This record gives sequence, structure tokens and C-alpha cells, in this order.
Amino acid sequence: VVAVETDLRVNDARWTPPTIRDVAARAGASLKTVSRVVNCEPGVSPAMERRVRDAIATLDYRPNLTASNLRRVGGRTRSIGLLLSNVGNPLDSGVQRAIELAALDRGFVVIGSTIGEDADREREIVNIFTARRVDGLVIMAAGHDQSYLAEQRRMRISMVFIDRPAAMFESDTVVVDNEAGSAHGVAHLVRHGHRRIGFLGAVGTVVTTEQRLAGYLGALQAADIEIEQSLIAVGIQGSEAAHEAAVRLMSGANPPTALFTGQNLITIGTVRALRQLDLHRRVALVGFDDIQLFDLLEPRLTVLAQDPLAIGRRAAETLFARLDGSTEAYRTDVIPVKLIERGSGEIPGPFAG
Amino acid sequence: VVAVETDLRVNDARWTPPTIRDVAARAGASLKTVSRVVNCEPGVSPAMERRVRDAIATLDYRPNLTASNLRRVGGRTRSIGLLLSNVGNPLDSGVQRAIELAALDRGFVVIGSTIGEDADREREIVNIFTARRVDGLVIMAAGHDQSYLAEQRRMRISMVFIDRPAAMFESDTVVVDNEAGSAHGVAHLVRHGHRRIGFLGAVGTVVTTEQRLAGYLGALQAADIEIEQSLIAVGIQGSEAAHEAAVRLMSGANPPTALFTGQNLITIGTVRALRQLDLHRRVALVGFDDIQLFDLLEPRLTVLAQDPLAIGRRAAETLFARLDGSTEAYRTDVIPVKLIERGSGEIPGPFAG
DNA sequence: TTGAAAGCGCTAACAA
DNA sequence: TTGTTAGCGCTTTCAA
Repeated sequence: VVAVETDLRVNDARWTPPTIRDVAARAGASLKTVSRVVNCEPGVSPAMERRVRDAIATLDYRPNLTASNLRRVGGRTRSIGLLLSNVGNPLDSGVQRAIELAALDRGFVVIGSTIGEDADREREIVNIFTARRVDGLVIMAAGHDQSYLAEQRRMRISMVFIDRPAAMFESDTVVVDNEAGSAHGVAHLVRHGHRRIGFLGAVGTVVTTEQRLAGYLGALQAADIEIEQSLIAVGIQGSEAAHEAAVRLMSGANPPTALFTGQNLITIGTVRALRQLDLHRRVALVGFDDIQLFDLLEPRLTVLAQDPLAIGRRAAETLFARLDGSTEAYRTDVIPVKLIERGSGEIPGPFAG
Repeated sequence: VVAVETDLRVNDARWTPPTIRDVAARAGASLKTVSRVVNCEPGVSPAMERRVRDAIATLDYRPNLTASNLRRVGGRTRSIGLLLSNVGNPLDSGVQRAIELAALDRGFVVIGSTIGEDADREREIVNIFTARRVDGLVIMAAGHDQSYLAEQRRMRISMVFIDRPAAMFESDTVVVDNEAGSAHGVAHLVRHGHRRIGFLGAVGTVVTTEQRLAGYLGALQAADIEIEQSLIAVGIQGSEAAHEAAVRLMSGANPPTALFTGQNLITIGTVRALRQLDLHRRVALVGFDDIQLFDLLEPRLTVLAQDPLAIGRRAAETLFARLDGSTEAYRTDVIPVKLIERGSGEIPGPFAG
């Protein structure tokens, strides 16, 4: 009998999922009573609750959360939008996982999108998510001006920026300690006897690059090492370009004995270059960002590792605090990076003790 | 003046976003007329349209897609749920990107969740997404029985399974050619003079492992090579276990001259083991799955690469065809895998020409 | 070309 | 303890 009934429903093109009315009718109760049972509100007699639950079970009723949210106070959707630069990146996927977990715990859902480094795409996605009335946004910004988000703020959409702070717009932010991290990495090379240290960085206008370069410069100054512009290459896009830049740097008149790379793709290109020049065992290398398999290379790569899960968790905490009504001043959380010594950064330089 | 007005709105805790009624009132039009303008429906005079658009602009009105979807025929939400095993995996993130792109093109939104290999989590997430009334689901299944999805099917939620077919449940599916791919990889080793080839695989109950093992066995039979159980290790979980298993395999009385690994973590563990035994230049290795940096190891790794974007694109195509009303028989698409020769798989064996 | 009324599925605010 | 009414923001249906 059940099978036949099921078949009928499947085959009937006009069949629609049961609503709260259907349940109420079947249980001989009112809408509100069913609503109370569904939402575990008090004030329903055990007998009535039984009847309602039976009706729910026989009808396979599933409350429509969309409709429920629409009516609820504030029209909140219990959803948050997540804009990432590139899910293929371990940083991004770690952040996503952490945020999904936190959201799930609170009955929220995460709608996500990759935006690359495309400022237009960033705005487009924000608009789409806004139309869906997300309660909050977690944004790894692509553009250089987030002032347009004033509109979202007016609509009471909470926002947290990760990896890079928003520009022209004040907001909660979770970043890593780019400058101190880089300084630490460069100081590590100095400690191992290097004084001619090259820097290879991504596009200079990106804040993270600026900060990492600042850390490099600071560490050299702290060690009383003169800064040589010829040892600094920024504006590198991708591993191929990094490969070329590293070859150029190492082929100069007085090449560096150590390199500091400001991003994982650049590190990869640099490793290729050093291999090609057969310098990978003689030139020390410390890179920003850790990725899988860096510990399987020869020599194993010394890196400054970010903690994507910690970043995501903190972003979620901050966002949910806002959603819970916090009106504190905007905060910027700085997550520390960790130096992982594996070999490439400990290759001794000419001034090694 | 604008600034002050903005401030007022920001500071007024009772401010709510403008609705279609506000626009109608301000434009001196009816709800339906505004709705027509917003949805670009015909039958609105240019003058009226101008007034409505002005009102929309001055009020910063943004249609509420949630409410709109609720009322629309069928109550479709233009959203699809995506259940992935692990976003940190290149396969998963590639699939996610492809599906997000396809969804975006059609005005859909993707809500995602990582479920690991946890069957309970799979059902939990499906329930949550069902309550949100997603129109479709793309599922990398964790459990061994998806018959529970009959309910979702009755609700007209379309489903596509990726990477592994559903169990106890007929559905559209997109998989890769595990068996033929593995057979190809093993035949490649045979062609390079190997006859004693070890197999290291993941948990045996997972379909992909079964199929990859089947491909291995088939290739050996095709080459008239006797199968030795002692050269086969399955049930390996993670790279540490793979490391141990590989060491054990290579430390036997008559060790293999080549290895075939059935999954990327297992490949990683095996590489570590071969390094430790200093066999990485003498024992050939072909692995299923490609990951970043496999081409930077020494020797560079020969792999069978999947095409995550192709898998995601195909899954999205199939899903949207269903959402557009296709009633074809359920289809299973098989995406080919590609052998990428980089060095480790071309190390010659004792029978090399 | 325009609009009034009804209602999507549910919850809020009040009765009874 | 239970139910009634209104209405979330929008689209549908049908009338003017």
C-alpha cells in the first residue's frame, strides 16, 4: 500500500510537498499548534503533540525554512555569504571549512563564491547575495575600494574581511601578521649567516605584499644590512613569472645567497629556478605560505605557515557576535604565522658562525 | 544632505530595507507595476517606468529574492546544495568552482558543505538543505545507502552524484574512468619492463578503490602476469599508513620493481617510504590523482590525472537539464582520466626492451 | 496600460 | 491549552 501511494505521488506531476496546513488538517489542529510542535514551543498537550507528530510522519511533512525565515522578525535568512579568492588555495578552503562548521552549529547555511582577483565580480556577487538577504558576509576582497558596502551596512548585513582589510571602508577584519611574520623569516636567514637576501613578491599594490615587503625591509634594517633595490623584485604574477624573476636575480653580478618569497606560487617558481640553476642546495630559501608537499621537496622547504582554520574560526566568531547584536567598535584580529624550519631556510650563508 | 540622511538611517535601529510597497508609494504606482519594472515584464509605459526607476534609485530598493521565490510557481529557490568530501582536496574544489560558475550563469546560488566520509553528516546536511528547499543537490556520497533520498525525489529535488555512484538508489551520476584509468597506468608500467607491480589502495569497500583494483588486476591478466596477493595492500587510510604499508611491501623477500598507488594521500606516503629506503630512483611509481607539486618532486611523478572542472561542469549540465524538465532515463557520465608521464612511471624495469 | 485582491508557507500578536 | 487573524515581500490572477 505504501509503495503504491508513493508511486502515485511520484507520478503525479501536480503533487506538491505537504504544507503546515495539510498537517493541521490531518491532525485536526490549528496552524499555530502545528507550528508550536515543529518549533518545540511550550504549551501543547502531550496528546495533541502526538497527533501532530503522527500527521507529520505520515505526510512526510518538512517545514519550509525559507517561508519561516521570511515571516520571522527581521526577515533574517540564517545564511551567510562567503567570497573567496580561490577555493583551490589551501588558505581559502581552510577558511571555508571553518566557517561552514561554525555556521552549521548555529543553524546557518553558507553560500559561497570564488571571485579571483576580479573587483567587478566581487561587486556582482555581493549584489546577488544581498538580493538573497544574507545576514552576513565574509569577504576576501578583490577590489581596492569597498565603500560601496555602505548600502549593505545600512541593510544591517554584518561583514568581516579576511586576509586583507577593506579599503575606504571600516569593518571587522581578520588578517595574519604579514609584516612580523616576514621579518621573522628574514631574521631567520640573517641568523644563518646571510646578508645578501633577495625578495620576490606579488603585485605591489596588494596590501599583503606591501606588508611582507615591509617586514623584509625592517628585518634588514634591524640587522644593519644595507637595502639593495637590485635584490628586490615585486609585481610578480604566478609561478612562471617567479621562475624568470628568480633566474634573473641569481644571474646578476653579485647574486644573493638567500631568497625570501612572499607567496606560495612565487615560492614554487623560485624552487624551479633554483633547481634549474642547480643552486637549490646552496641558496637558502624561506617562503610565505605553506602548502602540501613543500615538506617532500629536496631540500624540504622552510616556510611561514598561516593557520586557515584559525582565521576562519575567528572570522565566524566575530560575524556571529555582530549578528547577536554586538555594537563594539570594529576590531582587527591578527592571527600569528608560524615559522616551520625544514631545511631550505637553514642552509648556512657566508657569515654563518 | 545625503550624508545626513544616510546617518539617520544608519543610526535608526528600527530602519528596515525598503520594500516594493515603499517604491510603489513613492512612484505613485501599484505593487504590480513596480513588480513589472523590476522583472522587466512588458506593458509599462516609458513615463511610468521612469518614475518607478527613480523611486527605486532614491530609496536604494533591492528586491527580496527570497520572498519572490516563495511566491513564484513551484516555490523554487534557485539554489542548489553541494555536498563534498573535503574542500581541501583539489578534486572537490575544482568541482565546486565549476558548479558555482554554472549556477551563477543561471541565477542560481550554491550552498555547500563538507561532509568528509561521515554518512550521518551526509544525511544531516541533506535534511538541512531540504528544509531550505534547494532545487537540486550535487552529492559526493559518504554513506553506503542513499535510498533515503526517495523523499527528496518525491519533493522534486533533482540530484546528481559525483565521484561515486549512489548506492541502493538510481540517479544521474558523473564518475571518472577508474578501472580503465588504472589499467592504463599499470599497462604503462608493464610496457616499461615491470612484471612485479605492487598495488596500494584505500578502503576496499569504497567503489573507487574496488574499480581501481579491478583495473590493476585486469592489466596484469592482459599481460599474462600472475597475480600475487602479497603485492596487494588495500584498506590504507591516509599517508602515514601508506608509508608503513609501502615500507612493508618493499621489505619483503622478493619486492616489486614498480608500485601503483590508488589515491593521492597514498601516493604521498609511498613517495616518503621510497625516499626513506632510497629506492625512489629505482622503483617505478604511477599514482592515481594529480596534485600540485607532484611535478616538482624528484623524480617527477607520473600520474593519472582527473579533470575536476570537467566533472563539475558535466554534473551542473545534467542537473540543470533536470531542472529544465528533462525526463530522460538516468544517465551515468564517465569522464576520462589522463596519464601524465613525468619520470617516476618511466623508470625501466628488469624486462625493459 | 494599470491595478486590486488573493495567497506562497509560515510566524507574531492576540484572543478565547 | 488552543485557535484566530494579520501579514512577512513578493507574484499570480483577473478585472478595469
